[in-house]
Amino acid sequence: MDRLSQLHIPTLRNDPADAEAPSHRLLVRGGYVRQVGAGLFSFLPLGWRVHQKVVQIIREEMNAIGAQEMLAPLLAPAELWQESGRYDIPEVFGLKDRHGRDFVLSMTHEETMTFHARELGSYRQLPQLWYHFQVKGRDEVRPRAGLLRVREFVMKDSYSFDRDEAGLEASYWKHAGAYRKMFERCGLRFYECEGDVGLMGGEVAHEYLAPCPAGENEIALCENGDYAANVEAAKSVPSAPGFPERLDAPQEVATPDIRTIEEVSEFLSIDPRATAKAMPVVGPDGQLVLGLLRGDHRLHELKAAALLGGEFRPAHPEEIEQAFGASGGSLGPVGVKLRVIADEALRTGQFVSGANRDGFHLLGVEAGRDYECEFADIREVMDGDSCIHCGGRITVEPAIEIGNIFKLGTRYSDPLHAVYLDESGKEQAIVMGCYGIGPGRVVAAAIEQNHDGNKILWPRSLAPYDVEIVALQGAGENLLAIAEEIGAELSDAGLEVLLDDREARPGEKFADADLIGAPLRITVGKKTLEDGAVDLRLLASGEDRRVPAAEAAAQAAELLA
RNA sequence: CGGGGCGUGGCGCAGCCUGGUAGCGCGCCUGCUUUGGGAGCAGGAAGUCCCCGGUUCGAAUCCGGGCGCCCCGACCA
Repeated sequence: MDRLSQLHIPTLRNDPADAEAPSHRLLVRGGYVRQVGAGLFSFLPLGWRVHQKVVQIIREEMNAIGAQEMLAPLLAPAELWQESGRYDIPEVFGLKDRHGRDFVLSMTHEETMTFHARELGSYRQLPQLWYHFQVKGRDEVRPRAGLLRVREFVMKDSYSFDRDEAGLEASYWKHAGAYRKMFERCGLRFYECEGDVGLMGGEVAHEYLAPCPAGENEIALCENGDYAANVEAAKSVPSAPGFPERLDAPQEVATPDIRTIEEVSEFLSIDPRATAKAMPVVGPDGQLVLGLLRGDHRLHELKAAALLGGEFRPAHPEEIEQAFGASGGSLGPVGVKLRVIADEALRTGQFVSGANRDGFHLLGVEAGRDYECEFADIREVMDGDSCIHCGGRITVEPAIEIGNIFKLGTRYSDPLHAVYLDESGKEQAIVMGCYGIGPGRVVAAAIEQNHDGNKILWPRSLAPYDVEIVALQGAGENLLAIAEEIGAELSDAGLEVLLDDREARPGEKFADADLIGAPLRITVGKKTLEDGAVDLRLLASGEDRRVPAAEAAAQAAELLA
């Protein structure tokens, strides 16, 4: 049993000025964390208790799939990262020692773990599954939202070493299973989505996304629960436009001073979904390309970049004028001598597009008949689309990535030469996977998903304490002794108990209890003690149950069971 | 890196435009009263006004430069 009078839990009466996201606000107000610099946080004792609960859940599930816990150093010699080719990633924190030797603060530990995997010489020693909880350093472009995006954080990262793809497949899906269990145990609402391979490099990846308003990813969800994907990779069926009457050939109409899709659709009384917008861009090869999207859709930059073979930029007004003979608001695909990439949504139907003549648009423009193009998926999934599996309605929600799993293949074992000898004595590259989770993000996501403004409604598994006993001092008789007795009983029953034994006013104690968020609160005060009773309250429901003091511990245990 | 905002006791802020005594609320310390949702009275401690330079008799305030932090757009656990 911990006594609040002796702990360092610096709760704040006001919201800190620099915190906006609910998790950030509540973590600072509740005395869980303090910011040291941009993206740099200390976990104070209360916050560390919660963090360690997450860590322990992860540890148990990792051990359950046969993973071995170890610890690799945070610093790594630069050469190792030069060998893997990651040394030049801008997010890598580099530093020198006193002799001028270069090091990096590892942002993940593929290099170091692969270094150790070089000691695996034989197929007899495979597979292996190693993990550690270690600090990662990242020179983030922009830290934000408290714990959601920081420059230094603890990560559980594990690495699998297999002799072939089949082995990797098994290791990979073992992790997927373990991850689902962990996040369920942490009380999170989450989705396993196919993801982008990103910075780590590799083949296949899934990411675990927890919906929350402060999240910085977007997740597309089917209302029937059979589809969830990061918007970066999501596919969907667009909603159907209401087309006007079919025309045998495009028909030019004057649209004076009409430039945007909204203006066009309003001026012509036409469904914006029955319009096409032209987006001239300059690809990595310097060539002008015309991207064509349905009026209500947004260009998906990653998809487009992949198609164009790299970064692209919008064309400048002079380039547009030269190529189209018209300016931005009146462009269309008809008659242009450029590579035209049209989104799949434009494959069938007749659309309104710019006429390549300022102040005019064309009605009834049809792909194939009126212009030539290649079709591709270059649009972003949006609210109101339909699920590709069941046709259900798709919604797009913000979410935070709390974990991911990657099939690395030989991305690291090749350059770092981590090989083994197979049965025939032939040298083979070890096939690897890597798997990460940020406990700090799990903590933040749990709050984002479970709070009511002033209360943190911790899932039982993450709450820093199971029970908080609020002793309302007041008259100062043997009230504290009774509170301690109840606490001792609960402790003996295996519960984690916090006793607020401070000399403070009731309102202050209740407010702090809301922030500390123990699922069960027991109030011991003069008012009820006159009848020999105390109040039990489940924080989430807010209802008090008055019970005789002697039965408090038993009833509490029952309520929490 | 671009755009916007902020920097004054532990926390939240005013003062700055129009230079001259550093202020308010909360918190903290002492005493008395109070005690079921952030109390009352009395007394008290605590601030290089982000930093450097300039203007001035005099700078929190005006000018120049720098730094830090937050928020909005391209990356990730």
